[in-house]
Amino acid sequence: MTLSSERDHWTGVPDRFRERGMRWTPQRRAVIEALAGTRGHVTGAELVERCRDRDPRTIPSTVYRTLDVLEELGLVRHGHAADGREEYHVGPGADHGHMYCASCGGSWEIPVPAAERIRAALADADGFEVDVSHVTVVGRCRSCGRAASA
Amino acid sequence: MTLSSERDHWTGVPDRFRERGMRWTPQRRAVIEALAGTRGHVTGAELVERCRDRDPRTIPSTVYRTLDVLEELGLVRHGHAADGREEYHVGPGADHGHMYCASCGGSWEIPVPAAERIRAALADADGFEVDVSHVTVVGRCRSCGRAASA
DNA sequence: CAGCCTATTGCAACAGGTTGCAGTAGGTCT
DNA sequence: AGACCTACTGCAACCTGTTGCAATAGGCTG
Repeated sequence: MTLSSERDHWTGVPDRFRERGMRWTPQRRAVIEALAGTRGHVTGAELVERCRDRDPRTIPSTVYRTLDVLEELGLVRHGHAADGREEYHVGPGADHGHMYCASCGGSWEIPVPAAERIRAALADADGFEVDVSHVTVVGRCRSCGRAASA
Repeated sequence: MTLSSERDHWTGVPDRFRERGMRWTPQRRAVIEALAGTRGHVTGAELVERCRDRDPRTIPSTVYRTLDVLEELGLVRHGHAADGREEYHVGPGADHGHMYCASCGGSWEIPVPAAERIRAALADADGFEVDVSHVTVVGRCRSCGRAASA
C-alpha cells in the first residue's frame, strides 16, 4: 500500500459521481480530502471534526450523507466498533473485519485466513454470505489473556 | 427452554444483588419484570418503552444503568445490531452471536458449530479469545442470495 | 426504631447519528 | 448566457445512549 496507490484511490472520483448522475460539490470534496489523509480507520465523529478544521461551517449530516454515498460507490466501507460507534475503513485493503480487546481496548484486523474460515463456517451453516469487512468481534487479546491467567 | 426455566432465571435475583453489596430497588425490579416477559432479544429502547408502560416516570438512564449491572451479574448479555443499536439477550441460551441480512433485515442466531469454528479461527490466528455471544455479522441470507442470483 | 453510610436515582446536559423539509445550486440543454 | 430540473445542503428536531452531580433512600448497626 504505497502513497501513490492511496492517491490513485481518489483520482477520477468527481467523474464517477457525475457518471451516476450525482453531483460534485465543495462539501463532498472536503470529505474526500479529509479521507485522503487517512490510513486505516476513522470514526464518523473524527471525520466531522477534520472537516470542521478545514471549514468550521461543516454540517455533520452532510458528512454522514456523503459517507453513505461513498460507500455505495465502494470507496469506503463501514463497520461498528466495540461500542457501536461507526467506523470507516478507507480502501484499498479495506476488506477486513476487526477484533477488539474488551480488556485493553486494542484493535486488530482479522487476518485473511481467519476471515476465510469465518466466511466458510457461516456459509456451511445456513448459506449465509457474510460481509467480512463488516465483522466486528469483541473478546480478549493474547496478551490480556496471558495476564489474566498468570 | 421451558417457561419454568425462564422463571428460574430470575429467582433469587434480589439476594444476588444484596450479596454483592448492591441494593434491590423498585426501579431494578421494574426492569427485571420487563425482561422476564422477554424471549430472545430486546433493544435498549424497547425495554425503556416497556418499563415506561408500567411506570411512566421511568428514567432511561436508570434502565441502561440497571442493564449494565445485570450484565455484570451475568443475567443478560448485550451485543450490537447491524445498525449499532444495543441489543440485549436474555438467558439461559443467551450465549450466541447473530447474523443480520442486509437485504431483508432478518436476524438469526449463529448456530453453535459455526460459532465454534469462528472461535477456533481467531484463537489460531492470534490467540484471540472471542466472546461469541457478542459477535454480530452482516451479510446476505440464503434466500436473499438466491433471489439475487435468480 | 433511629441513624448512618453510600449505592442509586433523577435530572439536565451532552455525544454521535438520522431524518424531513424547504431552499440552493450543480449540470445540462438551447 | 438564460432557464430548467432535481440532487444536494442547511437546518432543526429527533433518537439512542452516556455522564456528572446533588438529592434520595436501601439496609445494616446499635
